[in-house]
Amino acid sequence: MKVKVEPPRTKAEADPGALYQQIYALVRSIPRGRVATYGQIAALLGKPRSARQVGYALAASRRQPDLPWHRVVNALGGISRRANADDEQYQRILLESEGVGFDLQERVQLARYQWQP
DNA sequence: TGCTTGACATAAT
DNA sequence: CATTATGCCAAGC
Repeated sequence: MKVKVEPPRTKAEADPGALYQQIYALVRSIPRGRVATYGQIAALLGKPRSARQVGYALAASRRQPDLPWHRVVNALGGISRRANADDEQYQRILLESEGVGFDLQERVQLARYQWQP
């Protein structure tokens, strides 16, 4: 059967090897039940000051099928504000369904769940 | 081409 | 704890 292939929407998606592609590869390697922070992803790519691009990359790439975007949270273990408030709740539900617990301040206990590559 | 806006992080105030 | 400033780099106008 033929799979529908969408044309690239952004330069980054069209350019393999670009920063975004590296981000996607890394995010895909986060195991179930664990989380990583935006800054951590950036740091692992050798760009400790580019955490912003990580978030931007995820927002710009909903067309990456097997991308566990929900396993990426901010430095405090919280879910970052989005345009869509529903997505924030959805992310939390996905994490909880993987066994990731939140504390009373709505934050993931990074000490327990943060991914250690 | 230049300016503004972001799923961020960190330091300073 | 909140507010501000700065670095980062891509997207969109």
